[in-house]
Amino acid sequence: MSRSTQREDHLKALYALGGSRDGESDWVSTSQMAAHLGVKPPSVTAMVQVLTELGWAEHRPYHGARLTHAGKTLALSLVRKHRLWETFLVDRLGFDWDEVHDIAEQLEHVDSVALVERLDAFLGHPRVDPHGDPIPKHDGTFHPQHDAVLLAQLEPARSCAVTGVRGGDDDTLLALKKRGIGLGSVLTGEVISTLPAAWLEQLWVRPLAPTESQEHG
Amino acid sequence: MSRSTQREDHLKALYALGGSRDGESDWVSTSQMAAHLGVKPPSVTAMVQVLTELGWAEHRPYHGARLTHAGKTLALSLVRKHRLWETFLVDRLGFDWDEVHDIAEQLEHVDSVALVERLDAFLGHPRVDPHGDPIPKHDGTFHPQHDAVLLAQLEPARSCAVTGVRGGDDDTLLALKKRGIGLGSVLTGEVISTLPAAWLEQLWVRPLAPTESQEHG
DNA sequence: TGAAAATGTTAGGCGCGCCTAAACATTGTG
DNA sequence: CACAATGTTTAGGCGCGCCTAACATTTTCA
Repeated sequence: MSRSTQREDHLKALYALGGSRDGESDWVSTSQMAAHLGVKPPSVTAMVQVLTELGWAEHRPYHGARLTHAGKTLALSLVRKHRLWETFLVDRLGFDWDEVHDIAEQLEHVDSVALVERLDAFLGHPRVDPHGDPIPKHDGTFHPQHDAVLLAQLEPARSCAVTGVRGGDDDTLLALKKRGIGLGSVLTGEVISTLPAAWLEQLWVRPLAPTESQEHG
Repeated sequence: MSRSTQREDHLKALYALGGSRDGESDWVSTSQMAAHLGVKPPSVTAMVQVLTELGWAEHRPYHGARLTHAGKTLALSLVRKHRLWETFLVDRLGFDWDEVHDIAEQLEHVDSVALVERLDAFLGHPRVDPHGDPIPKHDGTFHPQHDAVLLAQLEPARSCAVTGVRGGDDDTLLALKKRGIGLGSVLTGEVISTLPAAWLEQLWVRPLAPTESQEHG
């Protein structure tokens, strides 16, 4: 990996764990980051100090770290790359959506602005990746999201179409695939009641009008 | 960079500098490799010893290193990846042929067999990359070359790239090497007129379009 | 042929990212 | 308010790939 791959991974962890909302990022503990990245806390502390010196994060010892504005911008550009590559892998190369994360993880560290922009154009400027997660625009903003809600928030017995998977680790994705559930899959009230409860907080869905019954998988 | 990127780069250097012909690879000095890779000779010595332990190269101290059969197979898989990515960048993303080398250099280290094979299929199993260099097949062999001609059959003053040596006895190969001529070397009309006449019937070359001037990867 | 020049390897050190162990701060409880 | 439980940082060390400097071998040519 290029010397800065680790920095990028820590930046992404900081974003993933605390930087989602519109305003400021949340403080994230080094332990959380360590668990997320598969390293030990002291390693994170050291790296967070590097990020701080670069102006990408701030660190309150014993309390946590969070992204600066500059750091968030960088993190978003990484998310953008990751999701564009995932889109390429699924839409163009025909991978299943549970196979692409590790590959995209590697591809996202390729350093070339021109490459990202050309890839984006080649894919037709997609707004969401194959998991339904929104793809940040070049300027770090998102396209407005429509009417998706978490499955848990759906009114009982209402049918819906799957629009995304929050978190989306490969195990969950594989389990979904085994049930025949993918982007656009229609879930009826009956089907929903048979799903693992954990999924209620993970699946983004779009409520369907009663007439919109037949769709694809 | 992933822990093995450096190994791969040294392997590629070994292939690029000495491993071109069908039979055995040539011995390559550590200084040559160092210059090629932009590092100092002692670093190459150390890495060559690692490659030797892995069974990918053999090292005769003070004389040089060369690829084993296994090492050559690996090197060819790297060349394959590199050229497939270059093809993608030029044919699908619309890059110019001189912009893609550095990007492909990064992409080729992405580790996924499935990715390479799907990319190959997506591109329609191309036989040559945008520079006209042949793309090794999955098994490490090349498609038979079509447009190669003997140097003697080349139209006067036309530039060409060397694609092979007929006969290829050691004396001739050594003489070629001393002139800096190897597989892929570009010969201009001027240079050709200085070569021994005997070589005109020995060198297989691929005519180049007038714009193709520089060496490539 | 044999000394000087050129080339290659070994020795020792450095930065980076990671680790474990130990010291330290913060939080919650008696 | 002291102290235990928990979580975080500092200290010190390791492997890897790179460097420079010193040493060894090969090549050149007087």
